[in-house]
Amino acid sequence: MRGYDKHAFEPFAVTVDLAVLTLRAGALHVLLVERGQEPYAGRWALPGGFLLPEESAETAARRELAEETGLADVTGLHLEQLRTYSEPGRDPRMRVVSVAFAALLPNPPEPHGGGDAAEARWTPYEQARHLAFDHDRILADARDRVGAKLEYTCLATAFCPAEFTLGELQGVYETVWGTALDRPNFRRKVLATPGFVEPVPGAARLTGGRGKPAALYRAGPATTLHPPLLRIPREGRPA
Amino acid sequence: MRGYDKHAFEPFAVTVDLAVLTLRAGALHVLLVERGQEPYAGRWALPGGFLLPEESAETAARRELAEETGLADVTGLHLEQLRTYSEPGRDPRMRVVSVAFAALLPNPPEPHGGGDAAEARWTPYEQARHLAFDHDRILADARDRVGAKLEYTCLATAFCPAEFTLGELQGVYETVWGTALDRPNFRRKVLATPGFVEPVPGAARLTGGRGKPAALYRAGPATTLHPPLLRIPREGRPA
DNA sequence: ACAAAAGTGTTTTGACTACACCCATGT
DNA sequence: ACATGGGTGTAGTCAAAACACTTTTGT
Repeated sequence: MRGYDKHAFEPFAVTVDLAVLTLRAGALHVLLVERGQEPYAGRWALPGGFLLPEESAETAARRELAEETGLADVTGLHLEQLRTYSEPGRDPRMRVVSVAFAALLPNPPEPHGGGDAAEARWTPYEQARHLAFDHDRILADARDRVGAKLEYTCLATAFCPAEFTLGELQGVYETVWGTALDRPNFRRKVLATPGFVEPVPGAARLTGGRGKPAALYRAGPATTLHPPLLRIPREGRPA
Repeated sequence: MRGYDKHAFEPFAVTVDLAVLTLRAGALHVLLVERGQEPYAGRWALPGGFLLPEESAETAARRELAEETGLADVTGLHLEQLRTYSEPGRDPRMRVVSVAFAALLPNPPEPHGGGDAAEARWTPYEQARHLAFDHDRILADARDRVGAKLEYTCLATAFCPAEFTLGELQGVYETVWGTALDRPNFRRKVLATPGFVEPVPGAARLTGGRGKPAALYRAGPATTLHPPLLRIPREGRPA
């Protein structure tokens, strides 16, 4: 099978799709584009598009994000491969295999449509329904994955700007998980994990709202959390 | 980009590659095939091959496993998508995007070569080096993923036959992690996790070696472990 | 009798929970 | 003054680590 004429088979198209997540006003938002062409013209979809002959899926993902939404050279963009969707029939035109990514972004800039996308917009996660193709499923998988990875990795800092307060970091967990966390315990846990965050030598944040100014932290070199920061075990189902 | 002539671009080939892992004689083994054709003829590689026009990656993975190694209708085969490798140049002939899977198998049957594979063989993990293509990396990624998933999922039972003893289950952890676990604590932990294992009503296994006969258990309905069964945090590095 | 593997019990340690409390700032 | 968010202290609880011990088999 490996020694094989490159045109002997029906060609596959390979695409990337991106579930770009961010936090705005304390709610999880996802970046959607309005499709300008058939199929699904006028419907909302995840940004994405075809791989070019000389690029990897990761490269294509960054390029498509820039083309379709104007988010180029975004600092702090965390890209993570989710999985590949390959079921026949997931695109009505032809056989398309899509490598899906979850992307996390702090401080979301305003996107603008471009390329095939008539428009690009941050949408609250709960309102992102009835997307084109199988993008509802991809988005749900992305959210599950991100929620799970908060437990045992340092991924949460990818939602925060370069310098952040522990309150902001806690807000990431609370927003993504939809649960409240005890502040004293959270800060002890985070500070006790070597390499999770490290204090910024400069001064504390001054204003921004009421209350005592908070100390600023940067993301540390660690990537995994040992021991993990666990959500409350889900009640009522067999684990 | 989406409204697009299917022949406008250089076609991509899409393949699957499988890192099939099992335990034999207390050591982690991986299923390798000897390549019969160029490139890399005579070199060992992970089993895999091209997607057919009407099958998903999961379907193709099972088909290729049967074709190249004779492992068809294997009971208890656990297939799990790892990630997709898409770097240009990873196949010297043409552009190949490969969806990699990790597969776990209990009671490994003897494989036999077939299809493109001159031979198929179980190989100790440590000796599986210098594989064709980027299969060294895929194999390492599979091992990392499986090791990590033992911590917070019930995946370990996928290495065990339908009915197994807690000693065998503990051996899975010890072999994959390369650490010793305390038997009393391990059994308490497993039995305290609802749905991880459930006792088999029948009698205890009689012989098999010296020592007291062990009770038999089946895999339960649970898929995740809350709280997780943690490896000792790696010393000497910042988490 | 002894080795080997299964299974039970117990003490100690340490982490997480759930609070109460103080601090610094804006209005 | 007081509300708001940052930060510290502490007692109770519960799970896991460590290890001693009993049980049941094969040789």
